[in-house]
Amino acid sequence: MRINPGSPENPSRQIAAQLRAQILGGSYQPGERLPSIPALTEGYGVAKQTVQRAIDQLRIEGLLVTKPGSGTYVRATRRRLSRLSRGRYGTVRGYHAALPVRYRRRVYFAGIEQPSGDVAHAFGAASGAASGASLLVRRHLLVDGEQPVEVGAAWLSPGGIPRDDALLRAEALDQPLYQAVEEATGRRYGTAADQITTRLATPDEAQLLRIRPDTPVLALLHIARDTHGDVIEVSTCCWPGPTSALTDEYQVPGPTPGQHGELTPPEPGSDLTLA
Amino acid sequence: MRINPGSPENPSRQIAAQLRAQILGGSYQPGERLPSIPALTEGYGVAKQTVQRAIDQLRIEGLLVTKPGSGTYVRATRRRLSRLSRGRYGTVRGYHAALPVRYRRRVYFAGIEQPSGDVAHAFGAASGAASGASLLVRRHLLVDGEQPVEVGAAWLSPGGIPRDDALLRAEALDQPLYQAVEEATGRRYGTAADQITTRLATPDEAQLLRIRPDTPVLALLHIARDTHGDVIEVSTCCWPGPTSALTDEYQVPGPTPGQHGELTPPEPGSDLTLA
DNA sequence: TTGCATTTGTACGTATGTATC
DNA sequence: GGATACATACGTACAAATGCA
Repeated sequence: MRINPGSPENPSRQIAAQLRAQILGGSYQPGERLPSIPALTEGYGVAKQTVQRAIDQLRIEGLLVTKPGSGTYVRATRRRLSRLSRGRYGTVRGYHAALPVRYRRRVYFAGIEQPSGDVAHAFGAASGAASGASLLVRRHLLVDGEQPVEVGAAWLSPGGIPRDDALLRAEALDQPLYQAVEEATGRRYGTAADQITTRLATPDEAQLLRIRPDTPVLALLHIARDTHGDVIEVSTCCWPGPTSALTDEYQVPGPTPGQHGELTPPEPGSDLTLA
Repeated sequence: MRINPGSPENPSRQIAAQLRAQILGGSYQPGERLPSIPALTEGYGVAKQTVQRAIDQLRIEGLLVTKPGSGTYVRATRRRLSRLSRGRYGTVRGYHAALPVRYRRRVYFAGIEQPSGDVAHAFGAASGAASGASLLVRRHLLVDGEQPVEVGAAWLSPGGIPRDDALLRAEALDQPLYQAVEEATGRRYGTAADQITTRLATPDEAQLLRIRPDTPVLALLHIARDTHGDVIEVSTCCWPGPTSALTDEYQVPGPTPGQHGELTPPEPGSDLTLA
């Protein structure tokens, strides 16, 4: 509980490092309350804002949860695993893994909207159509008990979908989305591409996920094309960054060349060749 | 260039939002210099630290680069795309996409080290061996011109690797890593699993990638097992978060069941079913 | 219910250090 | 060396949320 003024590290970083080590080392158990910021301030002999800065860092890292008026608490550090989009199509067509029962999926909106930014670009880039087109969007939330853990939206071209179709109702489907889309439109899914990145949560996402608006999220952009190469669906999905991880499991191709589902390389960029 | 004191948003967030909109809207071009912080401070009529807070936010988001003594500059917003691990094994065994010429891969270390945390757990969890075992590690850096864009490490069990093998030299291999490992050990790669998350850069990573230590990175943990199910390689890789994205492209399984490389579901967690 | 003390969150003004030009 | 610009810290002040008497 002491900072070293001669160190090249800032006092706030030194304090953050010490608290981090104590949390990860088990000195503070998950759910336990840390000393208050004024108490830490006195303990380290620094200004209050210096401690506050360290706390801010650890909160962004996901180690701490701060409750104004109450205190600063250690968060449960276990990471929540989600499967990559590839998994949603299953091993063979039609198979689809069931969710554990404690998860509830809520489709809280279904209707026509103007897509923004990435989604419009994903639709417009391939189809060449007017980028201002309105699309059918289905917004969903995945809840674990009380805690929202995933928020997403699926964007579809409304053309060819019957007016009374289940896709237009704000209810969970009784089958995977892509099967419902295939049934409604008669088009077939052919290929898909995922793009994963990290960014800060938008105000909407922060509110839905009940996280602070300046915390990072893992964001996925999923683009599915039909057998003619036309975009049939664009989906976005995001998770609280520091407490989530995406997983992908697969077989390494055998010596005999076989269909393995790889397509042409993406944009100019680096390859992941861990040599 | 005005803040609204009656708004529920903080002044610093209001300023960040305005600057963000101006940058994304094109009012400030990439590479262009923003007004200095004292100038913005006077323009908004707030304290200097309030503007500094907004600048900090935008820097973490990757929109700005700040150079002490020089100024605040708009960063090129284009995202760099990297392929997921799946791509490294190619469509069929032996095929491997070449890197664009402007990328240089530097293997800056190869030797025996004690793995830490995630890596040891990945090795130990499956093999059940002592978690304190030393491993062969190959550390690499991918450089685009002057800018490092990827830093990673491959961890291998040193047993069964000849003393004069290329894997022990700190040089880039002339073939994909997994092929070299198979040749050196006689073991065959069977399955692999990736895990993607976001976290803050470690001091080492920040220095290698030339980013600030408090910026988020995309981190990948790659676990490869041989045909007997034993862990044969664990690799880590990380990219500057806000300026990178990972891509994965694949075919949706056809109606006839065929080998597609999916394995059993991972841990308890949510499925990515964008219904 | 009311009132008060505690705690977090943010801002202000000032000061100092360091890097760049 | 001097001016400029970013980075951090200090001390103070106030608002909002919480919890308790």
